[in-house]
Amino acid sequence: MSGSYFAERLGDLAPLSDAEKAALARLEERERTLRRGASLRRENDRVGELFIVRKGMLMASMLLDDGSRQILRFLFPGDLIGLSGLAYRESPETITALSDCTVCPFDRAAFAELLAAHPRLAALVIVNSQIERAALTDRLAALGRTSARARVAAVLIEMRNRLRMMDRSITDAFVLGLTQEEIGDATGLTAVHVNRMLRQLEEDGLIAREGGRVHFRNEPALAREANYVDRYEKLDLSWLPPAR
Amino acid sequence: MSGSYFAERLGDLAPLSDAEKAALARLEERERTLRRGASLRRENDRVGELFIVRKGMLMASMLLDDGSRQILRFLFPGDLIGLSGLAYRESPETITALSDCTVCPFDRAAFAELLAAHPRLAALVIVNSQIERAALTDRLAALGRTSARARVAAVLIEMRNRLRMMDRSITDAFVLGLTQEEIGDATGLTAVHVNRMLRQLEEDGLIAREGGRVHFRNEPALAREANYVDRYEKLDLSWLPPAR
DNA sequence: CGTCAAATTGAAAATTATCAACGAGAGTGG
DNA sequence: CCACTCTCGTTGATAATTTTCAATTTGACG
Repeated sequence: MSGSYFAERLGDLAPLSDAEKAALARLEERERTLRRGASLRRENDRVGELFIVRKGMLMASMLLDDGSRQILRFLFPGDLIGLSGLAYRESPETITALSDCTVCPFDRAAFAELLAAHPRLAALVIVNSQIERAALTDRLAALGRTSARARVAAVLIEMRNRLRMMDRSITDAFVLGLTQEEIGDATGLTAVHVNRMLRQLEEDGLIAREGGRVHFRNEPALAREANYVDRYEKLDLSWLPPAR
Repeated sequence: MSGSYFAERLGDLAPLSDAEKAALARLEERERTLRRGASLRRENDRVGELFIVRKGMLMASMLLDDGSRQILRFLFPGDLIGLSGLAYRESPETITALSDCTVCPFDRAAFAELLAAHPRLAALVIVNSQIERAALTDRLAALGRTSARARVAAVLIEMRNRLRMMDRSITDAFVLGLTQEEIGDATGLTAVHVNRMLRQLEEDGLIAREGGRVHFRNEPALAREANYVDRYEKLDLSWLPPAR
């Protein structure tokens, strides 16, 4: 019972030593709560802290000159926020709570020390960031080369899978927790068009909706349309030395 | 005269010790040449090696089910290829030479050893991958939320800046080295529409073209339209311990 | 000279955005 | 409990952007 969500995430990649678990646990000693809609960090804010998500859902987004918004990524418990703070003085993205949230803030310097003291954890942090990178490139390809309908389907599947990682009881029905405007900001569409695409998916028998709940009625077809690839699978960490 | 391009890249971020330089140089002991159009690696290929670009230009792309292609990133000398190979058994992306190229292959295990032996280099690798990540999110926002014209302008500026990193004599005129189809695959547009956008930029006096050469005639306006942010600037590595 | 990839152009079609309006439901203050 | 306001979802009509299709044209090169 380390209580460390980040250790759990990295531990899914490779077994951790007690010393490593203890080091990770120190990152989550403090807590901070956020209400839905609150911003943890705004674009161009000075960065000094990183965070690990403990509870709830957040998003990373960028604001464009014309006022439109692009959601880059959804953040769930165990996710690391602000790794870009290791490189930049100012945050390249805005982090906003999509539900009431708890996050664990820790200092950039503390994280740097941890990386230096535990090279194997540094390697796992690199691996973890590569998984995120793969998810980012999938989204990129979706925005560039797939239809509105496919992009909306992809968001539905992605959200279900991420929610399922925390709660295995979720199978084909779940509470989405996003407004249609937010889906639009993630997929590069207008809220109006997202609405039409959801309706279309429903009329075609791929999903059902009631309130905020989504029900997958034909998941294989949905996954096919969405070009979906699970980036938390097919990992290969055989090169990693065993924990000491 | 380390001759190591990757050491030069990381050395731009922070001064390196001789031991660190020597370790990085060992990654570039072998060489491999590629002709334009050749694939260094295909999607779903088994990965075992990583590469550092020494000469020429390559691209990372994904192929979608319908046969369309999305270019994720352009690769220039000093760039590290295949960091995702640390996480995955199979490559999530295809790497193709856009010009005749030289790359330096090295084994995943050798890289893992280097990270373990030089924690400070591991930190710099993380920083370097965060810079790439920021560039990726910029492209994502561009695809999701900007016009075709803005996306084409962004590719022009990005290419000029990357070329300029290698050759400071390049200012406002350069050989693009991409077909209009390739620009389309990077921007999520058809070659036909890329052509129209280039023409429009030319007619509006923002650029001039002759053969494969592009000339910026109004760079501020071009940068404004493209929403351009230089992700190799505004870095802050003050948390990094000094080289030993 | 012939060939082939790449660039160019016009016309029509498809996709997606914009604008405008309305309805349902959740809070809120009186 | 009742208006009132707000956000969110829904729908229709119209406009803008981008794609598709179909020719040409151009330039490099064997």
